[in-house]
Amino acid sequence: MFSQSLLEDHQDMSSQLGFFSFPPNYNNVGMISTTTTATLPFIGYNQNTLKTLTMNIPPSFDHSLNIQESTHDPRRKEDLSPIFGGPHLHSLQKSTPNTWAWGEVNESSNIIKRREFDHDHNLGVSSIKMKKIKSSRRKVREPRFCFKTMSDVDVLDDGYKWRKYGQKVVKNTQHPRSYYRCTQDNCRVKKRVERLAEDPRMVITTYEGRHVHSPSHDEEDSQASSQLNNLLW
DNA sequence: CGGGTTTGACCAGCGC
DNA sequence: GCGCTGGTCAAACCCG
Repeated sequence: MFSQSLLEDHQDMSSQLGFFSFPPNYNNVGMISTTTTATLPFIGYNQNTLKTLTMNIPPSFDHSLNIQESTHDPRRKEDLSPIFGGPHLHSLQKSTPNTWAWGEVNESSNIIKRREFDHDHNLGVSSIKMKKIKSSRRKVREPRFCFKTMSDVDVLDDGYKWRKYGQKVVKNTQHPRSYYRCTQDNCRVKKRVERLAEDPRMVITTYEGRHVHSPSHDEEDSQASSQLNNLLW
């Protein structure tokens, strides 16, 4: 679903990024629960590479997922508007009114690369700028996974235990962004939670990093979940 | 008292 | 160089 030029331009990149969306009948709270599991197809950068991301999803989830074309880099602050309020969101919402997500798998943890998307909406990221990766507090950028969920509660139960370490009001938004860290020792996974400015009913959750442990509760599901979560995180 | 949250300060990157 | 911004820190605070 990536544009051909994107694939050709970035054959050398080991990292991968794609969208996968959730059907209209799947909506909301506890999206990543431990009730059952489903496997989400994931389009990789290399044309012949088909990644599989695995998440735990409620039974009501319709597994017939639509892969959406990726057209932006959510890590760029400049792209936030296109993601959350621009024409792409509109198109996504038409087909998937409740939830969408983007995922990333970075198989080379020591290589920090960003990507340039090829599309018609002037949302591309300069490949030169992509090389200007900051090496401030976080030397290695961890894999990220982001999704949007319609929910009244900000923090969805994903089976892990989180400690809030910060909150920030982001520019041009009415709702603060919250920062969480996994409470498990030696686990450096973080997540950000914020509400969509254009639609406060929507919660944007961004996970960063890979858990080095199983979810902290739901023992009966932990065996299956841990195996699957290992694939994702 | 221990663990989690709040919140102002601080820091580094980026754009101008 | 400076100001803006996002991300993080850490002391104070809260709560069971």
